Order: sequence, then structure tokens, then C-alpha cells
Amino acid sequence: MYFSKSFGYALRGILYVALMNDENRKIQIEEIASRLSVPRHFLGKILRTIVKQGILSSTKGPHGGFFINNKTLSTQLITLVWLIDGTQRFDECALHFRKCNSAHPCPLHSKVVEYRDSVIGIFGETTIGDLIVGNKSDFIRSIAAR
Amino acid sequence: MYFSKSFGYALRGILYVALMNDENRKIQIEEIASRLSVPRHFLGKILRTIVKQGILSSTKGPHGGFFINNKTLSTQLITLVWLIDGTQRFDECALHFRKCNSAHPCPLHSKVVEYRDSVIGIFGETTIGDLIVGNKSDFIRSIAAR
DNA sequence: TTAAAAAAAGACCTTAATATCTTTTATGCG
DNA sequence: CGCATAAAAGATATTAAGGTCTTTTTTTAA
Repeated sequence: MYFSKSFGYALRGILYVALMNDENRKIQIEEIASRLSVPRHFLGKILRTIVKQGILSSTKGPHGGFFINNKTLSTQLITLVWLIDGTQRFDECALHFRKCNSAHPCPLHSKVVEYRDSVIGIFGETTIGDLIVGNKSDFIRSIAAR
Repeated sequence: MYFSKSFGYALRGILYVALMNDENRKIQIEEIASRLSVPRHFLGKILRTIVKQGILSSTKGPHGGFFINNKTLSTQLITLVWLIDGTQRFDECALHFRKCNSAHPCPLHSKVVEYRDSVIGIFGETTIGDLIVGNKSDFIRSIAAR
């Protein structure tokens, strides 16, 4: 069970917009991509699917760009995983045994289930807005890096 | 952090050989691949790298095939992961944040570390031989399936 | 000592994820 | 209006994992 790079780009992209989007300034893909060191057009595609789902907003044209809406900050992380990665990620045996369940567990089964349930729990109760805590520029640094 | 299909093939392949290899019979790739429903030539490649490392043995020619040696059953799972998948799998931030460590943890950091450490612990103290417990045909069914 | 069997080796193919490049569409402003 | 700007769209490229196929090498046993 793991999360794709695309999911990481999506989450970090939204967070960046949410953080920089105060006082009605819209955020352009160019800025997001360069600050986060993420491939520009690939990020564009990902943000587009998120916009289509209404989790983020955008407008074209001069002074256009991406901006948060009333759903953005209250979106649960699990929704974003589902959107980008699908959910079957949660259902595979870590050791790729064919029959692996509580009746016939692989040696990792109980650990995996414990971890997975706790991740699902956290992702179900955590929203994108919840992630934004502490000093703003510290937070940006943690998603931007370099 | 996840384990590749190749790793699963490797582990299941070795286990199959270990289980069927009693009374000096060597096990042919054809049999392993068909019983485990795994692509034959791809499995061949994987077993070859394992044989090269001395974890399993093989001979060519009539009545040749794969068989266990004195290292096979005492090989730790962590060794096999390292061999097939490398170890950097253990070191990535699940959310792909750029700066993620105990000083600047992502929201999943503590859960991931807890899980990872426990997997590393289990894999470090569990050998391939340790996995073989219980009824033999039940065990084969759990790695073979269909 | 040769024919068959079986792994080893290596060339090539497929697929999904990731990434790039070009063209189109919508928007705001002078 | 018409031009510049920025996202949307879509075509194409790259990469790594996974998978297939053919040829070579080694071994055994008749």
C-alpha cells in the first residue's frame, strides 16, 4: 500500500494554492510548479482533474489561475487518494500471497491491516485544511524543499 | 513503502521449492510457474539472481532444476527484499513531502515510521524457513491460489 | 558421443506511470 | 474589437516494471 507521486503532487499543489491564495490573488501553475519543483504540465493535468471534481477552482485568462473554494479546505484526504490513486491500493497483500485474509494471513497480514486501518482512519478524519498548521513559511518549506 | 511483484514472485518461488524439494527431487521452473500462476520466463530471471547470490541452488540438464541449500531456509526476509527491491523503499515519505523527518514530520510520519520499523523488525528476525508452518498443502494453497 | 532436457542468457515487447510539447479555448483589459 | 494571458486539452515521449520469445550452455543418460 503506497501513494503515487501524482497523489503527492496533488496534495502539495492544493496546499500551496491554499497557503498563497489569500487576498484574492490567484495562483498560476508556473508558480506552483517552480516553487514545488514539480513538472509543470504534469501538475497541470493533475490539478485539472481536481478542478473538475470541484475540490479546487480555476479561471483562464489574464490574472487567472488556481484558487480555493468552499470545498477545498474541508476535503478529506481519503477523497483525494480515491480521486488520484483509486482505492484498490488498500486491498493488496504486501507479500503478494494469493490467499491472504484474516483466516489465512500472510506473515505480515496483521501488521498491514493495523497500519492500513490507521491510515484510513487518519485520512477519513483529516481534511486538507487540517494539515495547515504552524508557521506558514515553515510549512511551505516542508512541501517545497530544494 | 511497498514490495514489488517481483519480490512476491521470488518469495513464493523459493517457498514452493522448499516445500516440494524433499527427497532430493529438484523442481523445474515450469512446475513452479504453473503451480504459482506466475510468468515462466520472468520467474526464471528472478530465480537466477537469487541463485547467483547463493540463496538457492540449481543445476541444468535432465533431472535438473532448483533446490534448496544450506543458506536457503536461514535467509532473512530482509535480505530478499534488499536483493530484489533495494532498500530505499523504506526511506520515502508516504505523502512525498520533500522535507519529512522527525523534526518536520508530515501528518503520516509517525504512523509510517512505526509501521516501517515493525516491518523491518519482523523481516530482520524472520527467515524463509520460519514461514513454513502448519499443514503443507494448506500452505502451498496460500501461495499458489487460483 | 550424442540427443534430450533444463537452466542461463539475452533480445525484444507491453503496460502504466510519469513527463513534455503543441494547440485550443476562455478571459480580462486597453 | 483584438491582443495578451493563462488554463484546458490533447498528442507524443520517456522510464521502469513487468512479461515473452529465442538462442546458448550445461548436464545427464542411453
